[in-house]
Amino acid sequence: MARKKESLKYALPEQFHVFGFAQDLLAWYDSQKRDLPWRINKDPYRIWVSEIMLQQTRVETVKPYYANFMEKFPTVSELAKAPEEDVLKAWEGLGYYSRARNLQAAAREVTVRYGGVVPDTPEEIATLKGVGPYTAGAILSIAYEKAEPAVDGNVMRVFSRLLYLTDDIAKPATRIKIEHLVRQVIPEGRAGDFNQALMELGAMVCVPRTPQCLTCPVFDYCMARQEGVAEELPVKGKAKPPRPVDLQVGIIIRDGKVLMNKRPDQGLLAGMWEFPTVETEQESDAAKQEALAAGLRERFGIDVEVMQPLGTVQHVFSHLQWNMQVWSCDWIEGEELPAHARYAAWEELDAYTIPMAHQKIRELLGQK
DNA sequence: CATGCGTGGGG
DNA sequence: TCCCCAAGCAT
Repeated sequence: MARKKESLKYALPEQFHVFGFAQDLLAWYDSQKRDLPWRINKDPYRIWVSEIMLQQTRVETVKPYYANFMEKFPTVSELAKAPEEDVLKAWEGLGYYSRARNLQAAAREVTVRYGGVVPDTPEEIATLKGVGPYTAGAILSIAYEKAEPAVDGNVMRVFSRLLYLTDDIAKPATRIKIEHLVRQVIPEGRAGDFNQALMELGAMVCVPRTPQCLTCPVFDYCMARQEGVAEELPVKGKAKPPRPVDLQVGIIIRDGKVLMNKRPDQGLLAGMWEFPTVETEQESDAAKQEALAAGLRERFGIDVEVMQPLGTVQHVFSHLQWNMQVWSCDWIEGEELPAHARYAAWEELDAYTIPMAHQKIRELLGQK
């Protein structure tokens, strides 16, 4: 295979044996690949949904969600015409909920603009919401056999070790560089399997902590292994610790129903239902109670008396640490609720899309 | 380019 | 327990 010309900045090492590497990796993949539900065929929609779900999410976590999602929304058309809340409900517990909204928005776009057919060019597919460089390359290569790189965290780790790259993989520029390198190695006619083989290797052999170099199918090509530094790679900058936030949560029962609030459709946990919550800065319990009552009055137009504490719940996001204190509140007055709030029966709560932070509150209340 | 955006599993 | 991590994207 003729090695494509790339700028010097992205050149492969002279001694790197491109053809042998691809051949050995593919042979291993052909015999060792896992049977995964999104590998049963090359339906672009099936591939697409799987790639969105797999963003920052483990295979074992995705499996049950994928089965349920494909049953409920088996085609682009079915997804496009579904109520958004049904899609969000199917995503409940998976995290990164903008993925679900973007996926449906993109399905509607595919329906109206592309006649229901997932586009097969880099330019077109990149315009779809939620489809970035990785996902575009994954769909184009796996579903359409286009020779595009699909560089995720696995591939960055594998290439960092393979070529002894010390670039920080947390930086966007590193992904660009590795895309250029991968592009020079994709074999003719097997782009999809090759990209998946790189990821499979990263998931099964070239794992983060303790790479299994002794059983690696491309042991002979790996520069980090030759230098004995596989475990030191890749280089990755540390993330900032989550910022602590104090929240007061009000449990307000009226006529046997509990007050629930729908979060704004942008930002954290967009569009999801929660128990009414007020962020506080105060130190004392008395001040927190007062702040909760004031917040409920302002945001829901109700007056309550904050009664006793029911317990505390902590939930940690990638960037936030929620420290929630839960209070039972007695309704006093206030009839008209804003559009984003309503009273719901306990038995109805399963029909609402509720994030894990507030599912933990349900558990706390259930114990009482 | 840095930050916001979830959740659960494993060493 | 703690910390890292997992088939990233939007802004």
